[in-house]
Amino acid sequence: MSRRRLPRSFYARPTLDVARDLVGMVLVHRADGGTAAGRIVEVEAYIGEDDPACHAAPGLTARNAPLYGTPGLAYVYLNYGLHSLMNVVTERKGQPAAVLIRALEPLDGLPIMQRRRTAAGAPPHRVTPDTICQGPGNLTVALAITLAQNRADLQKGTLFLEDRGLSAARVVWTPRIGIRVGTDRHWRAIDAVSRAVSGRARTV
DNA sequence: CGTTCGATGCACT
DNA sequence: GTGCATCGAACGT
Repeated sequence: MSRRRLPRSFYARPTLDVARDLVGMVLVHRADGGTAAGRIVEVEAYIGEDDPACHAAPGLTARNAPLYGTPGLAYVYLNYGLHSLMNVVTERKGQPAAVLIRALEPLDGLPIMQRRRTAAGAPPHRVTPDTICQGPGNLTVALAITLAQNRADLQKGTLFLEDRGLSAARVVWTPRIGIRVGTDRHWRAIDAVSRAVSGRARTV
C-alpha cells in the first residue's frame, strides 16, 4: 500500500476542502513508547476572525499566532486546563484558519494507545477500537500529542498526516459540537459509517 | 436513556 | 477574575 505524506499544498487550500479531504487520511505520531496512527473520521473547520468560535476571533494574540502562519503546521492548545487539542493550519499566511481533529479509528499501535489512555485514567470501556481515539482530547492522549507539538511542521518531523488510500465513501456535514457560539455553521465533517465518531449526531 | 457537574491551566479582559 | 473547540462520573427518569 502506498503511503504518501500529505504535501503542504494539501493544507494551503480553502479550509472546508481540506476538512472534507482530511476524513479518511491517517494521522501518525512516532513518539517515545512507540508509533501510533489512526484514520481520521471526524474533523471541524474554524475559519477566520469572523467565525466567533475560531480562536482568531479576537484578532492576533500570542496563543493563536500559529493560525496566522504557515499552512501544514500543527496548532495544539490546552483546553479546560486538561486537554491538548490538535488542529492543522490551513489556507495561507495571514488568513487564520485550521481544522480540528476530533476522532480516529486506530490503525497502528493499539497496545501503546491503550497503555497511554489507561495511564491517563480511562476505564476499560473507553479503550476499545471505537473509543480509544474518540474525541479530540482522547486522541491526543492515545497518540502522545501535547503542547510540545504546537507549531510542529507536519512535513518534517515525527508528527504528520499521510494518505493510505482509505478515503471515506461518504462524508457528512453537521453543525460543530462542543462550542457555545457559531453552532450555525455546519463545518463538522464525519465519516458517515464510522462508529468511532464522537458526540450524539453520528448519522445525518 | 437523559442531564448536571467537578477537575484543571492558562490566555485574555 | 472569567471562560473555555472536554471528559467521565454521578445522578435522575
